[in-house]
Amino acid sequence: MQHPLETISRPSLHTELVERIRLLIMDGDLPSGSKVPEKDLCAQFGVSRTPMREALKVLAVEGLISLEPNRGAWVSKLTMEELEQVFPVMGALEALSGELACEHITQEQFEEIVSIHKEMLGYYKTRNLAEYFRTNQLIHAAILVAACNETLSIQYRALASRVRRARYVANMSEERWAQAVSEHEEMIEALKIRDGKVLAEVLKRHMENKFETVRQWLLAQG
Amino acid sequence: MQHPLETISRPSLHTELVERIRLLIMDGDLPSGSKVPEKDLCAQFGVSRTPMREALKVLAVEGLISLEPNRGAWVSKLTMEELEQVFPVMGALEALSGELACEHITQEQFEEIVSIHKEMLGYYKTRNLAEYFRTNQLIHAAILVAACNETLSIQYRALASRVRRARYVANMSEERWAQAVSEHEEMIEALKIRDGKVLAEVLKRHMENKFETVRQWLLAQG
DNA sequence: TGACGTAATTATGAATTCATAATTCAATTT
DNA sequence: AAATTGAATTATGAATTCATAATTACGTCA
Repeated sequence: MQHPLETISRPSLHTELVERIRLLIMDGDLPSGSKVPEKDLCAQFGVSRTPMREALKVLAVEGLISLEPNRGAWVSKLTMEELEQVFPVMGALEALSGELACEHITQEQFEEIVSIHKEMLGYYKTRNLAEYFRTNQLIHAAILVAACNETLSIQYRALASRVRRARYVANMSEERWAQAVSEHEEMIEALKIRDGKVLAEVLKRHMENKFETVRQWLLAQG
Repeated sequence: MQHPLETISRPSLHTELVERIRLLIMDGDLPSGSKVPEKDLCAQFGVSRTPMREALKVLAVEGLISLEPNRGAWVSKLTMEELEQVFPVMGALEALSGELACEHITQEQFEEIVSIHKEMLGYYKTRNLAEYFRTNQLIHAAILVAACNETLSIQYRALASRVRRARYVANMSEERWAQAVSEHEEMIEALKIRDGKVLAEVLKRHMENKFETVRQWLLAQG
């Protein structure tokens, strides 16, 4: 056999649908609080109602939508109460990811994170918010990978998808941005000496500050 | 209207099925690692495959079963790796529940917990393991309720259901049992003075010790 | 004009049907 | 006797169908 074996991936329809609908919600194409137009989505994706409804059930478990018996599916609202519930849990999970990462991270993984960190600093200097956000996400994702805990990753991602939209739209003040960058410096320092306690504390604080930013934004909205 | 308003609960079939199958798995009627007999379950519960498959999708998101495309559903195995992944996450969530509980708990809730705690001590004295476990669970559940965070509750329960079986079957040594009771005393003390940091620390340690018990049991199994 | 009640329409929950993939098992070959 | 092939069986994924619940539209009456 010439080519290396690739695992044949043939995901079922509903798996694909979960991904696609998640994106629709995160991108705001399905606004929070709106009804999920089951029939339209079926037509749009060219599938029948069976896999669509399976996908909606999955998204409901993740909390991205809520199902009302006999009344259909609704995109979960990003309310203040929602954020106040989700952020502390994300903070706890992120703190744990820091602890575990310090235990399990390899030197290559560390250097990769440092590299992304430096790239991110560049985007901060040029005030390139989009690229800053992207690299920022990459760092947190890399820490999660280094933590080496699939259960943690799954739980975290499910929560993150619920608030990602808010995290992006909420513009940071100049001070807040400087603070966030400074917190990232602290992370790298803690990670360098594999100090799990400190990294956990920084990540938790980082999340709390992010929450405060989003909170202010949400207050300004409604 | 004479009677107080009760929310009319008419859960859909798949919701009911999720509960029932969860119990089957937790009670060991569906052993870990075994195939989930979709057809038999349909016959047993008198439903068609549609709601059954929806229920299986939900359970897969929770991690209680895993779905292999075109090959059906399997009860997730309780391996050492699995436990090593789940327990730290549960520990982090339980710690958070302690912190939040200290912020939000009412005096009535606190007194209720103290009352269950005293009942549990009685079962410890008479070495009534079953009732000890039951009241123990009640205390942790009460703390979770006092934490006042639905997201946290949902996440915690999903994980707890995955390891509950192991937690029950793993018999505690006499020393371990004494230690667990002592940790519970610490919890009450911390809760009394609403010291979130301490309660979080105790709960995390409590979980780590529980993990060690289960770990020893699993090693002894083979 | 507005509130109420009824009919028509639409959407949802669940069963059934159908196509296809996976597994089993017997027959054949080495 | 073991391994391999291929047909038969079984299970799964998805579409369709059907019954019922919810919503909307309409007409009636105050």
